[in-house]
Amino acid sequence: MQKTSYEGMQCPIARSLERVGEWWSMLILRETLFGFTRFYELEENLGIAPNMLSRRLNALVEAGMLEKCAYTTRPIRYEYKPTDRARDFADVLLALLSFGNRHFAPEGKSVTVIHDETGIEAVPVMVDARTGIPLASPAYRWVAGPLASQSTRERYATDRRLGSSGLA
Amino acid sequence: MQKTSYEGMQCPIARSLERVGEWWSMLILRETLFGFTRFYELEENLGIAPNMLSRRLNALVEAGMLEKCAYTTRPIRYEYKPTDRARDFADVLLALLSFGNRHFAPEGKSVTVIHDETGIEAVPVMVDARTGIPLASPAYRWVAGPLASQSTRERYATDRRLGSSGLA
DNA sequence: CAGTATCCTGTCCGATACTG
DNA sequence: CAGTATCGGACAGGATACTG
Repeated sequence: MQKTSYEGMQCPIARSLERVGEWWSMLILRETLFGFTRFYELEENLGIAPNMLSRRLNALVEAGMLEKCAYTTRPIRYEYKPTDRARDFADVLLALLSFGNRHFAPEGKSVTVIHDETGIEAVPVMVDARTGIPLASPAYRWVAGPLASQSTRERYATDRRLGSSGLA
Repeated sequence: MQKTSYEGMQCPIARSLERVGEWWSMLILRETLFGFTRFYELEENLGIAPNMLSRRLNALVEAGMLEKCAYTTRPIRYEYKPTDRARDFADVLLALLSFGNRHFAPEGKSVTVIHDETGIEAVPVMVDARTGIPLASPAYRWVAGPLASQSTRERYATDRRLGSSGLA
């Protein structure tokens, strides 16, 4: 996760990773989204060293993912509230959760998402909100816009789809 | 991304990151899903050093994300085909792409996903395939299963939902 | 072309000690 | 409690040279 490796990258995936790609950042974001916003809560829940926590929190504030708010004065104490941008990151966490449950949970799932009313476990999938169709299907194509680099545009000149098994 | 930090972690998100959390791994997976499966293609497309590429490829094979297949003999040459597990990872990449486009694309989006028939840009969202309802909504709850650790179960004893703004 | 071998640097991360 | 300061280790990642 070196600065040099992604500096100037135009790929949106790389850009996302640039801001929140560190290992702890994702887990910190998850905790804050669940309402654990104080230093000691994060420290306890995650078992993270205080210096690392401090560093990551500052980076996340810098990236516009967390907002540093005083929740008490004398002494001054801050909590780290997720911004809209962080809330927007929830889908990434859900995707990772789902993937982990499906593939790296040999002894069973430890955490799942359920429909509150029915209690039935959700089947997470990325879809187009406009059509309801899964994005990882041949009905969807990745395209490079005019702002993409020349090389990127070349690579996306041919059809680039997920979900089509005979792609290669 | 040290081994020590996530060894023995039971959180599915941490588990996912454990296998594919490295910066390059995600981008390599994206390329292979688009059909770029040869060493030189990946080297060119990503601008990655050959030793790093070799290291990451072996790790991804080890993690069951890529399959090493000879595509020619004399001399023996291998390509790295994405497994079903890797295809299952597409949603994570889509989530990262979407997030990056929405929040870290100041000069505009470089790569987007479009509906092939209509050419209309997709609006990616994680939903429950069973109901079509977005998972980052109050209708869904995160719960700890019996296999979660004691501390995890305690943390999820109270309602843990995304999407409810007044959570904290 | 498809890698491997070596060396180097940055930095993530952990452990610990310290301060208001 | 909420951090900061400092130290050290492990490793991702880069650069380069080399082999079949």
